[in-house]
Amino acid sequence: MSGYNQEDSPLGNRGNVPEKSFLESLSDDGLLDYITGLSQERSEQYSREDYFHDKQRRQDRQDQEFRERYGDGCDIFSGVSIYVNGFTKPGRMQLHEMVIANGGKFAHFLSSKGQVSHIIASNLPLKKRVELANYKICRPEWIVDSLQRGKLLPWQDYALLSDQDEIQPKLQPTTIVSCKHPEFLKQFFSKSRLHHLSNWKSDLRAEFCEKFLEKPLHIPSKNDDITVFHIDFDCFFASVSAMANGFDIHADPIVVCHGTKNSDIASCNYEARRYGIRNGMWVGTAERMMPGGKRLVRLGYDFDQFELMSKRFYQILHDSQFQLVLPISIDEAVCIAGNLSHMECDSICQRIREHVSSVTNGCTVSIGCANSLVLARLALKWSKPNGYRIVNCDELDATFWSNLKIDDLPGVGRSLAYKISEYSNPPIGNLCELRQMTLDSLQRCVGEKMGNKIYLAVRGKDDEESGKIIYDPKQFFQRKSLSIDINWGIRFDTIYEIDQFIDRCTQYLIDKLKELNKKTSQLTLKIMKRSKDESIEPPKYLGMGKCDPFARSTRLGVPTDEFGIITTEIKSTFRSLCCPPKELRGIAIQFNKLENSVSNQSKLPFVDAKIYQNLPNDVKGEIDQELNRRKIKVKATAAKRINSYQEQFIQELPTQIRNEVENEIIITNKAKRTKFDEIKEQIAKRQNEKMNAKAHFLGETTVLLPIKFQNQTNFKRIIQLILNWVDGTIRSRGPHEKDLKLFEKYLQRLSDANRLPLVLRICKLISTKLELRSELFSHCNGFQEWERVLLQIILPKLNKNKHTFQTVRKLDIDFDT
DNA sequence: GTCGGCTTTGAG
DNA sequence: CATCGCTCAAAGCCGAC
Repeated sequence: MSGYNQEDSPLGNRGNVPEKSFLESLSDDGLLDYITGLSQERSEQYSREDYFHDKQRRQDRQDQEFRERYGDGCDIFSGVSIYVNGFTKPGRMQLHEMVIANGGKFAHFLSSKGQVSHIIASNLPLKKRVELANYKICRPEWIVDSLQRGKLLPWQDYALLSDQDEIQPKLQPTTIVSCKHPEFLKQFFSKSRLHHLSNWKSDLRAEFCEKFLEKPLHIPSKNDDITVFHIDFDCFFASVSAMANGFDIHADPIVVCHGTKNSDIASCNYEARRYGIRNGMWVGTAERMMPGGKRLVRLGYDFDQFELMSKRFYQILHDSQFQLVLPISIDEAVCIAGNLSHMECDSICQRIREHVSSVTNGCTVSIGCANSLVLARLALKWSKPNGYRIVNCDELDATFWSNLKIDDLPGVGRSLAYKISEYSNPPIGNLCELRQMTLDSLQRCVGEKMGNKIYLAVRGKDDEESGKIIYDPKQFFQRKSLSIDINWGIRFDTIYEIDQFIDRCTQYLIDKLKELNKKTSQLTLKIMKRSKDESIEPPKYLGMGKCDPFARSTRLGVPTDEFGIITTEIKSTFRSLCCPPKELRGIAIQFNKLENSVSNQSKLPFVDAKIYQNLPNDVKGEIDQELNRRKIKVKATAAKRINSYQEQFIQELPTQIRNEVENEIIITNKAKRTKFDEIKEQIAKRQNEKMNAKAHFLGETTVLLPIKFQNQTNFKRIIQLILNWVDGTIRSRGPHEKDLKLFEKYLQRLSDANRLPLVLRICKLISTKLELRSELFSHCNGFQEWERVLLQIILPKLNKNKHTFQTVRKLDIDFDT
C-alpha cells in the first residue's frame, strides 16, 4: 500500500467532498506531477486528460502489483472497471481493493474515452445523474454481494435509482388516478404549478389582512410623497430548482416542467431565453429551438423549496422598515416607503439584492424603484435580469419609453397590445409612440377605463384603480369570491360520475368557505366542452384541447354554506347546460357573492371572559375541566354588541347590503342615520319589485301563457318569476289555481319537448326554496300547498320521463321518497 | 341610462 | 411514459327594462 500517494490512497479517502476546481482537487504530489507533465518536452498540449492517463497508467501498474501480492487468483471482476462517485459504504478504499484483487480495474477519474464500465455510487445528485446518464450506475452492494457469491451478479439488480423520480413511481405504481378517483383533486393540485401560484397568492393576501387586524398599518395618504419598490425574483422556479439540484443557473439553459413533449414550461432561465425559449411554451417546441445538439436541461418542480425561499425573501422585506409590504405573489412584492433620496434608494436596492441572494443560495431579485406603481413596474422591466433601476420623473426621456413594448404596461396583454398597435397607421410598436395617442382615441380603442389607465401610465401616473393597493390595501386584499377550476384530466363517461365529481369540488370549496367563516349567495358553473372540430384526444396528454366555454350562474335567496343546497344547485345547472358527459373537458365552480357568516359562535354557549377571570382559583380548575368536556369556550363579550332588535332587523335586510349595515352601525351615528335612509329606500324598492312580479304573475296577462312561452327563450327570467311566485305565496295560501294550471301546462310543454333538464332545474330550485324557507314558514298553508305541488305535480312530470335521463338512479334518490 | 348575466382579459 | 391548462378581479359587451 505504500505505493499510494495521498491523493489516491484509500486512506486519504475524503468521501464526498464538494467539487473543487481541477487544480484544487490535486494533492501536493499530484500537483507536482501535473506541473512536471506540463513542463516536460510535450510542447503541443498537455491536457488534463493526458495527465490523468499518465497517472492511470502508473496506478494500473501499482494495482497489478497489489493483485499479484494479495489477490487469490479469482477474477470475477475481469473486464469490469469501476469508478466510485461520492461517499459509499463500504468506502472507496475497500471497493478499490475488492475490485483489483479480483481481476477488475479501478478508475480514478472519468475519462471521455469510456474505459469505465460501471459507476459505483450510493446516491447521486440530479446534476451528476444527468451527466452520467450514459453509464451503468449501481450501488456498492453489487461489488460486495458479487464477491460473497463468488460470481458477478447482474448489475441491473443493483442499479441506483434516484429517490425522487425513479424509486417513487415504482414504490407506488397505483398513484395514477383518473378524474373518477376520489383522490384525483388532491393529486392534481399537488402537482399543478398554477394551483400553487393561486394558493400562495391568496395565502399571502389573507396573511396581510390578518396582520392588518392585529396592528393597523400605516397607510400613506394620497398627498404623501412615496417611493415604490417593485421587487421580483429572476425566473424564480428555474433559479430555485437549479439551485436545489446543483446546477449553475448561468451556465446551462434550464427549464422547469413535468414532461418531455407537450408539457408546459413553467419557468426558463435567461440562458434558455437566449434561444427564444419562453415561459408557457411546450418543452418539445423549446427543444427544437436549441441549436444543433445543444442540451436543454429539464428540471422538475420543488414546491416546498419554492415556498421556503419565498418565506426568506418576505422575511427580509418585513425586516426592512418599509411602510408597507404588499404581496403580489410568491416571488414578487411591492414595498412602499416615504420620500427618499436617490442615494437612499440605491443603498436599499443593493442591500436587499445582496441579502436575498445570500439567504437563497444565490437566487437573484431585480428591483424597479420610482414614485408610482407603474413607473416602478417599468423600471423593473428595465432592470431585468439581475439588476435594479431607480427612475426619476425628470429622466423620463425618449430612450426610456421607446425601449418598452406596449404589453410591458401592467394590464396590457396580447389582446390589448394587438388592438392598440393595429389602431393607428403605421402600427404603434413602443411606448414612445403610444405617448402620442390622445386620451380620446385610446378610449375609443380599448374602452373608457382602460384607455384612461394607459393614458396615465405612459405619463408615469397610476390611475385610481391601480392606486387602491396602496391607499386601501385592506379592501384590495379582501377576498371577494372563491372558486375551483379543473381543466386537465377531465374524462367522464356518465353524468353520475360528473355528479360525484361536482360533489367533491363543492366539498373542497365549502371547506374553504367555512374556514373563511363566509357564506355564498351566488353560484356560477363554467364548463369547457370539446369543440366540434377538436379530436377526442388533444396533443397534450389528458389536456383539454380546443374547447367552447359555457357559464351559468344562479342566485340563492339566502346566503348559504350548506353542501346539499349548493351541490344540488350546481348539478342542476350542469344539466341545464346540456353537455354530453363524454364531451366535458373542464369544469369550474365559483362562489361569487361572499358574505360574512353570521357568527354561529355567538349562538353557542360561552362564558364571559370577565366573569371567568374573577372566579376563585380553586373553582377555576373544576370549571376548566367541565368547560373542556363540553367544548365551551371562554370568550370576551363583544364590546360593540348590536342590540337584538337591530340584529333582527339586519337579518331581514337584503343580503347584499347587510354587510355594509353591520359595519355602518359600528361607526358614527351620523353615518348610521344616512345609511338607514338609503336602506329603507332600497327595501321599499325591492318590495315594490316583488309586488310587481307577483301582480304580474297573478294577473290576467300572466307570463305563463303558453303562447308566450314558445317565443320566450330566457329561461332564467322564467325561473326568477317562478321563484318570486313561490316566495310571494308561501306565507299565505299558496299558488292560485289558475296560475297553477298554466304552470302545469308549461311543465308539460317542456316535458313534451324533451327539455327535462329544465323541469329538473325548476324542481330543484323550488325544493331548495322550500328548504330555505321551511324554518320560518313550514306552518303556513302556502308552504304546505307548495310541498304538495312539488310532490304531486312537478315530480311526476320528471319521473314519468325519467328514462330519458342518463342518471335515472340519481333521480330516484333525490325525488322518489 | 342602468342593471344583471355572461364573456374576455390579464395577472402570477 | 405522457402530464398535472389555477384562480382571482376588473372591464367590456349585450339584452331587457
